[in-house]
Amino acid sequence: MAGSGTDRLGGPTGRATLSSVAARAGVSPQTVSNVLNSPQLVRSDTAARVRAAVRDLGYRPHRAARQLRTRRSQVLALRVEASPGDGVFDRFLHALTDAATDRDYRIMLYTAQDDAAEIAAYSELADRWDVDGFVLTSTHPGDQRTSHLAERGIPCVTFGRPWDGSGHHPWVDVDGAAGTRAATDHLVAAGHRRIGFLGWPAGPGVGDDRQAGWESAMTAAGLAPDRLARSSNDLTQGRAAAAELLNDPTITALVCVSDVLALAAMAEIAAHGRKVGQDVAVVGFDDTDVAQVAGLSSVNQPLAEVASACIRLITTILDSSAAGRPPERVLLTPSLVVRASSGTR
Amino acid sequence: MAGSGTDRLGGPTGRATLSSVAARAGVSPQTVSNVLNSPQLVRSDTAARVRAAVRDLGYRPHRAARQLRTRRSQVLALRVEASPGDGVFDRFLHALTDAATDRDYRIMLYTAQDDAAEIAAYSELADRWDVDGFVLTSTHPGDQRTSHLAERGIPCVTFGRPWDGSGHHPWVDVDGAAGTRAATDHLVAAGHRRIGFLGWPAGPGVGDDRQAGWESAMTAAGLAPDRLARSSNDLTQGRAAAAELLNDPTITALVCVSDVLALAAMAEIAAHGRKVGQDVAVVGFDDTDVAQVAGLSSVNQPLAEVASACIRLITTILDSSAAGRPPERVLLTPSLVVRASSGTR
DNA sequence: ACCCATCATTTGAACGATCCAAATGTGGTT
DNA sequence: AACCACATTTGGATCGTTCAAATGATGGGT
Repeated sequence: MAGSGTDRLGGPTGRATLSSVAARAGVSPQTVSNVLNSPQLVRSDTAARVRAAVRDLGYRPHRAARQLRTRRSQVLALRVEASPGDGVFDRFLHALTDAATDRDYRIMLYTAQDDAAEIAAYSELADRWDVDGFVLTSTHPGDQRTSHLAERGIPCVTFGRPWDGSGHHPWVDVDGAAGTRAATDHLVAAGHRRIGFLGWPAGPGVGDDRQAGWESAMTAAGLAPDRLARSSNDLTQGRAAAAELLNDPTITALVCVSDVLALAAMAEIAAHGRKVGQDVAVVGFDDTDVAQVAGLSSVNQPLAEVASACIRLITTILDSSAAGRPPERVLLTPSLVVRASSGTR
Repeated sequence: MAGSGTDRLGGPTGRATLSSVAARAGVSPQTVSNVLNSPQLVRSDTAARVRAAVRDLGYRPHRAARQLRTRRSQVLALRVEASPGDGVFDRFLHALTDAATDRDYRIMLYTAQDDAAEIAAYSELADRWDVDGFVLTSTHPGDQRTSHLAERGIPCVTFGRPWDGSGHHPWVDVDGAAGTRAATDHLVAAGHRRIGFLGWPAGPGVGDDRQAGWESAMTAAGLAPDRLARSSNDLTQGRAAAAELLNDPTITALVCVSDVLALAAMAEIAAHGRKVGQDVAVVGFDDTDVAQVAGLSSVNQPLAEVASACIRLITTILDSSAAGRPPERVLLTPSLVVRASSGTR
């Protein structure tokens, strides 16, 4: 309909500006700006005329110019880690980019060797690149990153709770305990009574949280949460820890703190000449690609919801200057995906 | 030494600017700019004085202001895909961000449902966000994205060859044929004679390329590349295809086009009551986390080199206005990582 | 002493948008 | 008719940087 035919996107001088739109609509540049940013100030017929000109010329505000004046870049920074991670970063990244785009923000990436290097990078990113805020992942006990950002007055959200309770920033997290509780309940419902837990080394954080879910579900079912082994998150150690548990032949099911350890358990079960899913049920955590490929039941984190909550929280801080209110917190519940490794057949 | 004590990073008015540095050094703002951008124009003692002022004040150029003037953002855009992908995107992303940072560029993300949506997003990204260039991944036959970018005069590099030969843009790719050739050679050296190939549906692109490597290595070893099955990249279909090959009991080794299909093969081998690595050797492709966890030999892509080559190629185009020369092409050789699935024991 | 060439440095004007304050138009009230 | 309140519109000034052209300093050569 409108503007059929030639596309004036790239006029003689290049692209449309506020002034060129103003000239075409017969108003001042400021009025055009008002139409776009403060429509309530402009009479509706003028606004309509201006909007028509905007459409005709294919005008898009030039972000660098706006940024120079307003000191807002509409850019959020996110660190990409080198370590293998838990295998869900891809999905989180996609969801985060989508959610940011919905609110007219973009995600910009940076890397850092460790927390110290990351903290050192903050002022560079904020000063030079005018990053408006940070989305931090992988929070851990003793995490100093948020306090450094707070000192500099740079807003942030974390995906992950502040595990030492000190945090005074908005965060979004997934209730790991609820996830392992669901996994345990599922196994109990399937008739299992001796259910072991394959966890990470003890310490406050994600690992303990997930273990607590297993414990509470066992206790609630009148069972003793006493079969427990720990391992770092790799296959070799994981198999050794799983072997420990499997030495007890009465154990018929394992709840694992991660998919990697669940796979270790599956391998060890097979090595013991028993069948995964039939003789011993296994449930993992994170629902990674690996789990899908291996037919492993696993606890799935609602990453799209996490991402959109992260964006909602930080853009709320950025867009309204609502500095007074206490930081918002969001705790989401994961869901169990049942596959062959814990199939009832 | 220099600037010990108080850090003037955040002076009374905020941050240091070109003018504040100039005032401190007793020169004009333009001279400061020249010291930083065209040092040969400035007498060395003046330059030294200016550089000292820069250090003292902790001056960092304001990117938005520079961008407004130069029409350069120092930002490259990269699409994050929704689909599960091949499991190497994380690593590529990290390497790409690192490589970009080395040359003072940053990576900004966007998403798109499909190629058409991606093409539609280009002008928005280039106009509004002033993206300097694009890094495209997942090239495929009939890919129209590069030609659309070329029409708009936006530079790009692709990770992946133009599979229909039409491409007239710089690209970086990994020699898939060389990878499967290495895998096949390794199996031949281990004494295998009947080596099957588990591939993707036929068609120009990555799949055919990897298949060609197996064929050429077999032929070179005087063996017939005649045991071949195809499947889409998922576990269920993959197991069926693997079963086809395993019906021939003389086959003792499988080269697979991807880690997912290799895992399918491993599962099927186990289901046939045979032992992976002992009775039947398996090699995958991409060396994903899955492969590491499963003890699967796999072909590893040199993603750090790919990433830095991508950045080198596109920054060369952007920084020098060397538009005349033909687009550069880089083909890198992957390396085989041997694990238990093809162990000689 | 003069003039010109050469280099180093400074000045003035953009880039495109938004902020602030001031100027215009509109209507109602006295 | 003069006035005021209010809605709408406009004119600089400004953000920090770079580009183009103008100025100042220096040093021969004649």
